[in-house]
Amino acid sequence: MAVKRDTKNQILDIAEALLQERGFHAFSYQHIASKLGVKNAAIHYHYPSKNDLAVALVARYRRRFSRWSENLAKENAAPWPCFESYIETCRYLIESNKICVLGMMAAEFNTMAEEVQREIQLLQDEVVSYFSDLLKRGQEQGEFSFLGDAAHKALVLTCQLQGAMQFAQVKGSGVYNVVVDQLRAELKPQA
Amino acid sequence: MAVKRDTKNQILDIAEALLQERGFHAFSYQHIASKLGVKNAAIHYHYPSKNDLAVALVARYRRRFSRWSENLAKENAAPWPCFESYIETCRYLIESNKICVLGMMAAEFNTMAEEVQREIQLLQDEVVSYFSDLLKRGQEQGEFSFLGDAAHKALVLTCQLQGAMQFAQVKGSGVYNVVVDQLRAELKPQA
DNA sequence: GTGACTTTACTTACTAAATGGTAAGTCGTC
DNA sequence: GACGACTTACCATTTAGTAAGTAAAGTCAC
Repeated sequence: MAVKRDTKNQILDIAEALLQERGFHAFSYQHIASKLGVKNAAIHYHYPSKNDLAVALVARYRRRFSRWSENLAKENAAPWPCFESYIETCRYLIESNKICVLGMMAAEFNTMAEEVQREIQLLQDEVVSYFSDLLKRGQEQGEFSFLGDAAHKALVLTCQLQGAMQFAQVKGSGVYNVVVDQLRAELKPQA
Repeated sequence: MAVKRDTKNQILDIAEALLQERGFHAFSYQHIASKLGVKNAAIHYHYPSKNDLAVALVARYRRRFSRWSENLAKENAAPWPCFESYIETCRYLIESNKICVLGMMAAEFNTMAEEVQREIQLLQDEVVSYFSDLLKRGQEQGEFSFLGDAAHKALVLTCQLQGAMQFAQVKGSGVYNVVVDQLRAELKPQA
């Protein structure tokens, strides 16, 4: 029974990995099909056009991020562990030669259909507002210290991490460690 | 006489614009050819393979950045104007629906040939070390204030700006203004 | 300077492979 | 026997890339 609906998700798994490693225009239905051990047309059966694939991919990524951040909220996790949790998730991506879906889609934004663009915008909003909430909470609890508005700082933070993941592809994961160390130092109170 | 050697450069101009707007795998020789009003094979005459094009493109971009930063150094420009000059250059890119060559190539890094990857690495080194020098100089003159090593802060700054350009594509140039304002505030002494 | 050549900057006319996509058929399960 | 999940067998288009030809400009012996 798990085998049935799974193909549709497995396609997204493979497509997501390919997107994060290579970018949307650098993989094809053939790549997915051969990795899944299935024929080209099977992919089209589940996602008629590559556009449909893109929409589903970003939408699922967005839902996953939603659930992830909601779980952290329910656990009432402290600000620093929340921060470190995100950092670790990104580190895992880097070590698999991947970057964030958001970062890749932002770079390729102009080439995506409107429907996909809207999904990307929603994803960006969610990631930034996750950090916005986290920063606000951390500031109130005296755990974080930063200049200006939490929403603005959240945007900067998101840009920074996206950039760090991309630069880590270019020069290795050491880049990521440097950036994250600097981030931590700057967020710590009494600096 | 300017017409002669110019085609080779015009190809790079068009390819660079397409790269910055769409990414390396989302434009073809046909796109360049039709924009230049020339046939497909003419592009192959100057750049036999797309790989050659990529190498030449990044190398030229790198040379241009070198000259740009050397000129600023010769003028002995003050730290803040140097900083603002870079900010303005990026703003111009955003307004033409483009992102930095470095940011795009970083996102697509895994799909590029080794030769191109080396050029991208060199470009990244140059950009980061430009900021590293600038930050150091600014700090010594009491114009900038930041935590930790200038080289580390430079890396962070570069990530931030690359990310900001990409996010500006997604949600408009307002994003860029917010990020840049925050960056300015954080760099100002006596915060 | 003229004729003979080479070189440069292309065009025309291809090719093989890959791309996204479709229509019709198969096959096991409810 | 209807439906879901495919496969087989296509298709038009686009892709990077090549080979051969051409027109104009440059080079150079004489």
